[in-house]
Amino acid sequence: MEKNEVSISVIKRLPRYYRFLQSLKENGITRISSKELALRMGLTASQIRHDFNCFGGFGQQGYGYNVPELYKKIGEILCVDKEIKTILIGAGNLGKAVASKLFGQNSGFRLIGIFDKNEAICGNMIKGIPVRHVDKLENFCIDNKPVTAVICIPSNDMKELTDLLVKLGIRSFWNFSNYDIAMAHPEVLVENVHLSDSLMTIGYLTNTTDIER
Amino acid sequence: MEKNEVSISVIKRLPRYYRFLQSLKENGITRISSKELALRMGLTASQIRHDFNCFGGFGQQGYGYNVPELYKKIGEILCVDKEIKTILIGAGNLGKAVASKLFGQNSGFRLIGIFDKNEAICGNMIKGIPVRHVDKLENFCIDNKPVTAVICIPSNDMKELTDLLVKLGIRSFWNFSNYDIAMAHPEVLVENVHLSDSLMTIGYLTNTTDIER
DNA sequence: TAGATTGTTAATCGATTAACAATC
DNA sequence: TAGATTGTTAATCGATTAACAATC
Repeated sequence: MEKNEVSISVIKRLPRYYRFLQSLKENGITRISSKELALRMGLTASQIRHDFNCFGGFGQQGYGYNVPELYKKIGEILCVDKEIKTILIGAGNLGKAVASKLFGQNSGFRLIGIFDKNEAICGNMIKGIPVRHVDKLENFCIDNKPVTAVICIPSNDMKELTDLLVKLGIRSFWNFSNYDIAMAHPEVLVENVHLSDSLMTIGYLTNTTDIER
Repeated sequence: MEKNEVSISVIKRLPRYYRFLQSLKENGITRISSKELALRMGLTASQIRHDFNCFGGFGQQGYGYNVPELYKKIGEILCVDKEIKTILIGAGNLGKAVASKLFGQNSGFRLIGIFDKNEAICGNMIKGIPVRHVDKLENFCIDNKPVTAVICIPSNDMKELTDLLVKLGIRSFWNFSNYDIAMAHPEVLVENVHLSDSLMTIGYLTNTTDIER
């Protein structure tokens, strides 16, 4: 059976489907139609069927979709039960907030090391993991072979750091800095979270949209 | 002169243009062509000209774009010099990290109040602003009339909170929770930052993409 | 002037939506 | 069986890219 190609826009919708199905499941709902799901999620039924169909048919004509089964399947597609070895660079407020996302069941990642250049906080424990000085990064990576790096530091030192991390075998980045890793290293995967861009967007919309108060 | 309509995808690119132009300006570059900018940003020259043209012509045939001027114009479009009165709900690690984004020159916002339900941290100062108990939220809003709320708490209490905030006149949200504010209140503006969705996306890509190590 | 580069329209591409036959 | 709803193809819509006349 020929499937629709999986585009990045479909992939970006999967986590939201996953969250929604989880809450349906928690509420004891065992069955849902694309029409009903569309209504609840603010999408079209057509898009939902189209999206799910990229990965093979999960539904049953005349019935709809089985919620726990669909939830499980999407979890498998997203590889939530994997534990990708991950390091965190930057143990400030943002780093600490982000670290907690890497725990919880089914995050898909396992945090194995935390690094910071601030001597004063080295040795501190975050979620049971000690903050190490960035000087230790190279040997740590050689020994432990992390796959993903989470970047929670300003852009200043990013060039040297990223070059090093890529050389040490890191192949994907969850990047909170404004440094353009993908441009410098097209061979690795990068998911950017540009908080300041997001803030500017809501600023623009707030200023330009007329909403009565 | 008839302009291209300003679509959300164009708006979402503006902050990145702004950042890029800022760094060009800081490096003393006063002039750039769409071709050169495209090369540096990984876009097409055509798209850049098309984007800028939505807001009127900023360039000059045969010359290109004046960097400081273009930077200034985009800043104006993004209203970075406005100071939208803003409150922050949730003073944990994420709240503290996000609060710092609201400062710095040209964020477009002015943080006027911070709220948390944890009594233990009420009274603490963050960037010179005291953390207040959420019980004080209603009176504070009546007195100070904030326009935007930044949401850095889990989704549990979000329904009551959002209903209250909308009732109190908040008309835009920078939302870090998974609660779907836009679905509950279609009349307000919402910019979502779904960190767990972003993490799942990079997880999926890392697991499914073959990159040699 | 000649060369360069924009502004702008037309063509292409891809994503979303509509439609409906298949089938539970 | 009849009704419901999927899977899947075709139509539509919108965004990106290409092309080129305008003009600095």
